[in-house]
Amino acid sequence: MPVELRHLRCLVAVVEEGSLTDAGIALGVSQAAVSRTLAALEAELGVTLVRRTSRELAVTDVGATVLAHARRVLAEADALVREARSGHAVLRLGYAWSALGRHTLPFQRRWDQVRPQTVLQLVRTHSPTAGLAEGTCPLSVVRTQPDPRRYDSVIVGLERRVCAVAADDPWARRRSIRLAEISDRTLLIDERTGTTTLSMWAEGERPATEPTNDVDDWLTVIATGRAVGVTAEATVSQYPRPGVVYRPIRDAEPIAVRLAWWRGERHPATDTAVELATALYREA
Amino acid sequence: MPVELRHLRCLVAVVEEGSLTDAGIALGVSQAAVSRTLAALEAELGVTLVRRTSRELAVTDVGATVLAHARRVLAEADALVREARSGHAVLRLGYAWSALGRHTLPFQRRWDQVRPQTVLQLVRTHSPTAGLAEGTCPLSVVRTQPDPRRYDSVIVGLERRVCAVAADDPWARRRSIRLAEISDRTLLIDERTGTTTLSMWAEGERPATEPTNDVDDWLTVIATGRAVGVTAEATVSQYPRPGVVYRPIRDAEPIAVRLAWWRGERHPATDTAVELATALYREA
DNA sequence: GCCCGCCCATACGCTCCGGTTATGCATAGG
DNA sequence: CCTATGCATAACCGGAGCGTATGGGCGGGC
Repeated sequence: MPVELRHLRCLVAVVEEGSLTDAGIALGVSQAAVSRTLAALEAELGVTLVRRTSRELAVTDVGATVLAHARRVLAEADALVREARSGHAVLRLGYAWSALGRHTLPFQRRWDQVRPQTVLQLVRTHSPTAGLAEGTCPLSVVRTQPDPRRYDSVIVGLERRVCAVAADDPWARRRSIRLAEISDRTLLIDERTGTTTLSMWAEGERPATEPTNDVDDWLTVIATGRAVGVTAEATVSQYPRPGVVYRPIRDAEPIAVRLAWWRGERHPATDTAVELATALYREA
Repeated sequence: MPVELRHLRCLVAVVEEGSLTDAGIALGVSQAAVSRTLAALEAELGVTLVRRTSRELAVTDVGATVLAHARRVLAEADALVREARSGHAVLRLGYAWSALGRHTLPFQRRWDQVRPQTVLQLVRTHSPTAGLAEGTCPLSVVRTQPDPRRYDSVIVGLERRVCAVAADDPWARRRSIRLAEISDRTLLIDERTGTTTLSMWAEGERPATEPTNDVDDWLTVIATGRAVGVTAEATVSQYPRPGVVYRPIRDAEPIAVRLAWWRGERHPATDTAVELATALYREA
C-alpha cells in the first residue's frame, strides 16, 4: 500500500491535536480510523513516528523529521490545487547560474506578446540540472549536456567562456586570457558541475581548484583575489559585481547553452519557449 | 473527494506514456481505471488537464502547470519516504537573512555534541517567516514577531541595528550613524518585511525606499552607493562583501532575534535547539 | 489501594471506492 | 468502406477503510 496524502494529513492532525481522538474530530473521522491510518503509515515507513503511552503522545525524532516533511508535501499539494483551480497557466523555467543572459529580457518580453495566457516564471535553482530532475521545472536552461536517455534539448546559444578575476588583479588590465595561463592559478568551481569546466584542460595541465556551490559565494571569493573563475559570458551581465571583472578566454571552446525538457514531453507552452529561444539564437 | 497522490501519479503516467492504455500498464492497473482517475482529478480541480481526441492526447496549458507541480509533490513525497525509511532524523532550521549570526558556528558545534543522532540542517529561505508558514522548517530564526495565535517563540538574541553603506560613501569613515540622518537617503528594504524596518522612524520622517527581495541583490545595490540598508548586526559576519561596510546606528532599538515554531508543537529535537540557543544568549 | 475515567488498540460488520471486464463510440489509416 | 486503435461508459465485484463496540493499560481521585 503506497503512502497517500491521507496518511500525511492524519499524522499532522495527530501531532497538532495531541491526541488520536481529537485528531479524529479535526479530520471528521473516528478515533479508530486515525489509529489505524497512523499505524499503516508507520508500517509502510518501517519506523515509529509517535510513541503512544496512554495519557500522552510523544513524537519521536524521525517522527518530527517526517512531520516537517509531510507539512511541506501537503503545502505543495495544497498550492497545486489552488493554482489549478485558479485556472492560470504558469511555465516555470529553471536555470542554475544565469538564464539566457542578455537574451533573458527580450525573451520575457516576446513571451508576454506571443503567449500572454501563460505566465513565464524564471526560477533560479541550486542544482546542476536546474530543477529538471527534481521536477521543479518542466523546462530548464542548462550549460551541460543532459543525459539524452532522459532529457531532450536544443542549443539556444553559444557563449564565449570568460575568466572572472578580482578588479585589482593584474589580469584585470589585460584584454584576454589564455587557457594555459589559468593552470597556474587557483580555480573556483561549482561543486557539482565543476568537472565540465575542468575538462577544458588536458589531464595534468589542470589548475588547482577550490569548490563552491553558489554564485553569491563564487563572486565574493573571486573579489578577494584568492581564486579566479571560469564561466559563460552570460554571467557577466547577469551578475555584475563591483570588485569582479570578466575577461574573455581566447582559446577556449564556446559553451553550448541548451534548453532541456523531459524526454518526449512537449506541449504548446514549452513549444513556444523552445521556438522563441531558438529564434533569438538565430538572430544573434 | 480530496486530491490524493494516486491522482497525481496517474496524471504523470498519462503524460509520460502518452496514452491512457500505456499509463495503465505502467501503473499496473487497467485502462478504465486510469480514465476514471484522471476524470476524477479534473472534476476535483474543475479544469481539463488533458484533451483527449481519439488517437492522441494533448496536455492543456493548465495541465502542464499542474503536471509540473505534481512532479514536485511526488518528488517531495518520495523523498519523505526515503528519508523516513533511512531512519535518520533531521531538524531543518530555517532562516531568512542571517541565522544566529556569530553564534551559528558554536550552536552547530554544541548541537553535534548534545544531539548527534539528529542532523541539524540550516536552510536559507526566501520568505519572511523563514519556511515556518510553508511547512518547510519546523523551527525558524526570525527577526519579526510572528503571529502569536499560530506560533510560539522565544528571544534568543538582541542585535544592534547597523547601517550598510558603500565602501566609498562618506559615512564609511564615520564611527556610527543616527536614525535621523538616514531619512535623507534612499533605503533599500526587503519587499516583505520592510514595514518592520520602517517603523523605526516616525511617520513623516521615513526615508525614501526602494524594494528588493534577496540579500544578494541588496548587497549589490548598496555597493553601488545608490541606496543604504538597515539590518541586524549578524548580517555583518554572515554576508561580508567587499564594497559594503556596516556602521552601527546609535539611537535605534535593538532587534529581537527569535526562535519560532508552530504553536504548541515541541519534541526533544526542537527542545534541544531552543535550550541551546537560549543558553548561548545568556552567556553573551 | 481501589476504582473510575481517559485514551488507544483491536474486532467485527458494512459501505462504497476503486478495480476489472465488457462494450460502445469516434477517428485515422488502409 | 472497413478495420484497427484507443478512450469512455456500464455493470459488476472485492477489499480498503470507516464506524461502532469492546477490551486493556495507565494515571488520578477519593
